[in-house]
Amino acid sequence: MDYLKGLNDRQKEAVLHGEGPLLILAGAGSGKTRVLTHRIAYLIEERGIFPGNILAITFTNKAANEMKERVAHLLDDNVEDIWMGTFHSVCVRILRRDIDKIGYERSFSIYDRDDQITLMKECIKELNLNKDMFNERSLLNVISSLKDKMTPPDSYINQNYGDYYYRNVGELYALYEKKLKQNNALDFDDLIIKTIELFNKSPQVLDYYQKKFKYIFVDEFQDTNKSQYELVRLLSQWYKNLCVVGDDDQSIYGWRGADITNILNFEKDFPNTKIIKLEQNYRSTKNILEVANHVIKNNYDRKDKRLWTENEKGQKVVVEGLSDSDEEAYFVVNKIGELMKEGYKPSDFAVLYRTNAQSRSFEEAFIKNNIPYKIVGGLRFYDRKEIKDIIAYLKLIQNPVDDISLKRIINVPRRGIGNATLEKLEEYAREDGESIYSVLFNIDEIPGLSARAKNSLMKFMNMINKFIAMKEVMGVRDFIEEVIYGVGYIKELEEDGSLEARTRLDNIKEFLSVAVDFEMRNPDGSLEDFLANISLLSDIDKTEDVDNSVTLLTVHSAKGLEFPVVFLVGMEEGLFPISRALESESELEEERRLCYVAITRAEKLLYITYAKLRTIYGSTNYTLPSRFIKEIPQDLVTSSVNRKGTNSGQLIRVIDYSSRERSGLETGYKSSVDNSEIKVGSKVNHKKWGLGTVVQTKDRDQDMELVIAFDKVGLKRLLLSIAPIEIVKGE
DNA sequence: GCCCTCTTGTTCGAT
DNA sequence: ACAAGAGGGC
Repeated sequence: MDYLKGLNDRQKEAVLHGEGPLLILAGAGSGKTRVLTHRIAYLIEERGIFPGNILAITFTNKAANEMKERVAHLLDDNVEDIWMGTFHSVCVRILRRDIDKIGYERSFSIYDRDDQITLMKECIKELNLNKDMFNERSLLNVISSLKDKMTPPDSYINQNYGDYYYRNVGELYALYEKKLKQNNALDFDDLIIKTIELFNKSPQVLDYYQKKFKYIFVDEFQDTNKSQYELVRLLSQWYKNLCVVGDDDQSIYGWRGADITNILNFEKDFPNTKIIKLEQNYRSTKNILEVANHVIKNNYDRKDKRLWTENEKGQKVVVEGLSDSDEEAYFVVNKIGELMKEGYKPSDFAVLYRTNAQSRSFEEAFIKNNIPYKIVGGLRFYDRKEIKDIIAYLKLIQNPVDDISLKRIINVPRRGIGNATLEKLEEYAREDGESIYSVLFNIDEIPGLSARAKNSLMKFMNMINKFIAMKEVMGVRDFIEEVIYGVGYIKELEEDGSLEARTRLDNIKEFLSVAVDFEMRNPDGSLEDFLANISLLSDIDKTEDVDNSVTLLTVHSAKGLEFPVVFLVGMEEGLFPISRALESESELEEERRLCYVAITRAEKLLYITYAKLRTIYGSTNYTLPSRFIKEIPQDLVTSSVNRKGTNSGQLIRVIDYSSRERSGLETGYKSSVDNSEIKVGSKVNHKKWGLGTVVQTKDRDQDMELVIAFDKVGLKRLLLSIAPIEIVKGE
């Protein structure tokens, strides 16, 4: 096996590097994944390293899986023993084994953002603080960064003793931590920090992992925070074979503690670091790369470098000003239509935006024109109420002291345990320092409960007990099914019978198939593993691999990905760069890096668009084109409607992608419904929106405009000729 | 204990 | 624009 075939000299050097710390400064598209996979394969095959002695930390689980596959492909060897995953999943794996050494149960729960908010609300209430003054979200952000810097609550309180607000932030932090512990729960930050704590408190455990991981790799190193850095520093202390890969120009997670000095100071912490720079880009055309270089060079705070490529010059980057977000969406749809005629397929395209809210107009335009698409992030399957409810049941069964989960579902479906009853339980539990579940065992000692409430509580407790016993002997999927039927969730939804209830049932079925999937991949997986697995998925991981569809995603989510054709949309001052960043030079530089990441996702074609009218929060405002557009030299860009030599948004003619042009777009779909068949009252089934009833029709040239009341999404106006609908024959 | 209406914040990005 | 949560009435 030749691991060096097709690699350039720098890449070869990285692959063949022997022992000791290695810092690879890898520009966008410079083939770093290739280097990583080849190096891992080389270590295993040529240097006789056991796969189990390698740890590779990636940014998403998807990246980990892909890397694993690629290594397996190079080796024809079993690579299952390589530890590959995100910081969080690796830490869970370590903690599940030994967290009891720092005073937690191994059945600990992982709290996501929603759980954290619920918990913080309790804290605010318990300290009798004004909830208008103390906002959960911002508190959690402050606390998260304190935890990342490993500042404990008491020292923070001492530092801020004179300040009412910050002292109380410290008190809330202390209480929040206490409650997490009581619930035997860890938040995302804890997964890292508690692993470090475990290593510090138990030298044997640290020693085991230090000697196990002879080679450690960290990808996207520019986006690691302080505690993650500390973690890999500890792990690599023995062998010092730490290889990190990163690019300071692509650091885009400063707001969640990513610390660029981790890269810049790496050499100081690891003496004798070998540094290799990968500056040849294999991804993009010369034009696209030039555009990227011109934008990023406006950043002051960066290591000087300049990516180059041997790729063809390619077409100029198109910059397009549209009148509003709908026109912007239709511009993209039309371009996709044109390019598909030239042979591009839907999966070649990505639409990148700054904020998730921008996805909507694109989604609508894609549906109307029957272009298959998938959205990364946004409306999330796992955020649906019914899914969260079921997960809460499972979390409670796995970890009965998890009060947050218990409170979520103790009365779902309704079983006559209301707030008043719950408060009495909580009160009693708090006095005893016990969990709610555990005080149910002493139900007769709890004051003020009615006989009816007691009865319901007993039933609830017995049910949970039964599940706790069953979980030991059942497979994950069967067990989940048992739970959702057993708790009466399905029954309630079936009796409801509304379309909403049916959708919820569908989602639950979908959840079961997630469990089936999990079981296939992890035949020995426990409920704990399953729950940890789903709570640590990134948006990218959660996005279904729908074949051949356009990808819609934020620039943040697009990190590490590449597409032949990229539409970078919403390039307006105040949106990208986002308004909050305008006042701070460092935040503005992060926005610029984000823009650089966006541009460098493109392989062949790049379209940059902005809308002159933008609606945010329901109010519409005039906008100015993003300063990043102005940083691109004129000779690298073009516009399909722009008159030559204009660079200000004012002079760009607005083209009217009015209904005629929109409906004339050929994307392959022809409505199967005839004019004569459809009338007010007709029941129809829409490809995306499901069942609906026609409530209005209006003739339009040779077409017909329909207003349809959809059961799921409400009123929609669409054109018969292009709407993907079919008539549902009467019952 | 449950349901309805009104208010509020949400959307910068995410494990 | 819209959903979620609070608060009041039954």
